Amino acid sequence: MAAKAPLDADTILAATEDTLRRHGPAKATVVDVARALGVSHTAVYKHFPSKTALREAVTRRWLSRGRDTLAAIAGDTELSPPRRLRAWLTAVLAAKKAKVRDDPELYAAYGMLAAEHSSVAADHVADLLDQLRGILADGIAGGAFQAGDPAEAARAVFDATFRFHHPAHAAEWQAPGIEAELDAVCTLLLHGLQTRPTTPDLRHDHP
Amino acid sequence: MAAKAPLDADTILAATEDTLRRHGPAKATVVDVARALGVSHTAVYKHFPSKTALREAVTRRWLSRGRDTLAAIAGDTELSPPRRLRAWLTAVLAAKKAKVRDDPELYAAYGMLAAEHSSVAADHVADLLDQLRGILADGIAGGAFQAGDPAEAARAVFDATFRFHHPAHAAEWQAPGIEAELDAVCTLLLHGLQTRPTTPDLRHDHP
DNA sequence: TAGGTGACAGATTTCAAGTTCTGAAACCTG
DNA sequence: CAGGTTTCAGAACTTGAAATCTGTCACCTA
Repeated sequence: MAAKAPLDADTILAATEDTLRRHGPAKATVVDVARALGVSHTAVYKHFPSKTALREAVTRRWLSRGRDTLAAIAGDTELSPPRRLRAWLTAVLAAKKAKVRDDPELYAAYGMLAAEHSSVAADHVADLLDQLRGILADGIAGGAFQAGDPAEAARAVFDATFRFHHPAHAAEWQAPGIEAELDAVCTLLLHGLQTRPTTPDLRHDHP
Repeated sequence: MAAKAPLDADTILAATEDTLRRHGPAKATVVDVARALGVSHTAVYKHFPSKTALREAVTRRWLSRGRDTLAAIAGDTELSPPRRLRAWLTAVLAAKKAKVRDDPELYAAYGMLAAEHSSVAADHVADLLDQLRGILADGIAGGAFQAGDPAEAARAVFDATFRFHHPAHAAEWQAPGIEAELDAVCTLLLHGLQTRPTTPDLRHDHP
């Protein structure tokens, strides 16, 4: 006969991911997960304190896959910071787009966590902001970008590209013109970050 | 006794707006509206072909109020185009913020129409884009901005400020730091639009 | 004692019924 | 005949009872 299953956290996560994919985040229950594993639902509560914790763990793991691709671009010093910034923003859109297309249920789960201000979303955003900050810091250090605080500039770039990474706009990412629109915004932002003498009219003080 | 009510479209719109405010877009029915007017619900169908048309008309009217304030800023040639652009974007946020705060139910109605791609939302966006295009065209004509097509540039600026005008982000507008964030994005965009010689690294072609 | 069980209380979801709503029709009335 | 009415069919919503789910507890057992 088959050896007894040890039932570790990873096995549970895999089964939960599967269940989530099959039933969607709204209908997937921990009883479903337990059934898939052939155990009673209390068994999974030995490993995860709550259904929410379980969903967060699955989503976190799912988000972390493919993070390397982005981090590689952010850290690729072969590319000049401006090129790197554009490549990174394009890659973020491509990655999100692929996730929505290939895994709509899991993306929906992420969207729900984001909407309810889960730490999963906050951490994911913090991670992205940090990669962005790295690129900008490189550009500032190398003289390509002019900006005071790299973290503040990262925030501004992140804000200006909301349409291309915020889950609320996921449906629009499948539209054909979306890459061109991101490209136009990128160009504008790169011009804005570029080093050059300031002109008085751009300052915020009113006459 | 009171004179008989003529029941024109405007009276119905006012009653609908009231009903919408009282019950919210999800629960307001045309029977409610008719009750408020003291007529049978079929009477309102003499003036509006469907409940959707009624909701759209109310929302359109509600959106049009305060449009003048924005148009005035967009057309204010006293202000240089860069200042005007910042003032306009700030005013859009302020106007939307006020609408959400003072009229959450009507804003929810607008949000629903936007989500289901009603022409009300499309027209509203087109109107804003046109005002934006006007400011940018002025700036390009006057030599302050460098951009090919003003309409394309308007689209890029609109996209880059999604966080500050798209209904999906309405909840975040009440957060305290939001004006500062818009300001940072404005500064970046104004720098990006500003006239200056191009540098090769900003172009899109890959090595 | 780490990892499992079944029984349970209270919250949530489902489902079928009854109700209300939308929109059309045929019909008044000044 | 513009502007109103009642009546009606089918869709959409509400409601309340039954089923299911979450999370706890006391209890096995290797």
